[in-house]
Amino acid sequence: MAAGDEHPPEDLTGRARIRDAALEEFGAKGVRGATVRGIAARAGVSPALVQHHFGTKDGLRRACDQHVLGFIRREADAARMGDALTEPAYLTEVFRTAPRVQRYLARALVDGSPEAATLFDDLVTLTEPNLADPPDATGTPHDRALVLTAMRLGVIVMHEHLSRGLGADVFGRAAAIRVGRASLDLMNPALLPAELIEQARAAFGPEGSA
Amino acid sequence: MAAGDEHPPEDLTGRARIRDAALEEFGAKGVRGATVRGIAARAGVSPALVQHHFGTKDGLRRACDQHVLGFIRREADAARMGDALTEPAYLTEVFRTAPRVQRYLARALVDGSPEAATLFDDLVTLTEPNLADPPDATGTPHDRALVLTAMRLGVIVMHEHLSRGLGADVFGRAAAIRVGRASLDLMNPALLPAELIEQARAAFGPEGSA
DNA sequence: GTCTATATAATGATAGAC
DNA sequence: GTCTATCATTATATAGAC
Repeated sequence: MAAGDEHPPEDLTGRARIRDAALEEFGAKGVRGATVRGIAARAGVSPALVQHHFGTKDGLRRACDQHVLGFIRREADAARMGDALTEPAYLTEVFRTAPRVQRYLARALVDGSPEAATLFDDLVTLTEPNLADPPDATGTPHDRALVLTAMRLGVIVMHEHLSRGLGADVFGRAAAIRVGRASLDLMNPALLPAELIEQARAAFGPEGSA
Repeated sequence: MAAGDEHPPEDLTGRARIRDAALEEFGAKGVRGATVRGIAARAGVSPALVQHHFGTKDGLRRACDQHVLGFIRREADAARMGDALTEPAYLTEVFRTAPRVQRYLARALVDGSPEAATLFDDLVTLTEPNLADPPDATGTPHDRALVLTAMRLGVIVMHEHLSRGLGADVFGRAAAIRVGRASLDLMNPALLPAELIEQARAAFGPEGSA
């Protein structure tokens, strides 16, 4: 299954439209700030239909959490296999669907959803074995993985301010590359094998390019 | 003026108690999630008194924004005079400040308050001239300052997850030092003069200490 | 400055028809 | 599955006494 496949065929129903609308409203206004009425309006349905499908507002939030968690897990798997990059529609699909998921994730990480906490902890666990110890380290490997995860997710959580400073949406392709380059410049090269750094450098294109 | 001086003498009135309670409620639940009733209860006053002093809930939020902005500006000035407003060392300085203000700031940065946006932009401007260009840079100095600011503030915004991973409150002294060390390990040493790095290393105490 | 009591609006949730 | 209409609760905000 491709990474950008946010919409399994059986999921194109009204229920999915409501969930996508909830993703956007929760992401934009937070769980408490978003209203069932606002979500229903965005999905083009009645408020009662939202309750019919998800029971309560909290049930809808849980469904969003599950969906985002699953999406990001599929994403991570695809990135590992690497074969998804060969699919021509992959990039456009990812860029079309990913912002909604990332904006929701950014809010969920601050709003205190349990699924977001799980995701954070999983990312830390995934990060630690991939970090080399810098020669003159002052902290522990685990603390490094922890702080690095917070920093990387911080870039997503602060997307609004980052986009304002960049003059472009950080979830767009051009701005994402600029953020990638800046991150590469900021990170201690001793943390990664030189070949991986060269690989990243290549992925961001030649210096000075758009 | 000392960094922890959150309460100027003339400010110990009932109005200030309400504002501090609002700082905590807004910080814990977000602007929409917090209620005037909850804030009043925390301050030990009636909900009507909150309205009497601040007019509306949004007026109370603006007062909180102003207070936090002023507090952090005083903080930054004190840090500059004490020559501590240099890169990784500034991180510790930030962690020493009042947790109440930082928790509020963490929320405000995501909730979209205009004052928080101003603060973010100011920090970027303050950061850029203090960063050296790494020898093989792939991005621009401004983008580096932007992303570094997002990462540093990301550590504050994600305090909940960081504290869970550290097993200690990230706003406490011990955890703050661990975060400082990890940040020092993660950052590209080419960004700072070697003497500043040594200075930061000294500030975090000998390796392996608590 | 501070309270009690209340008006008004918004919100989450339900009932029942189609 | 989807709607309209409505209920019950909670929230902000106001009025007026002390």
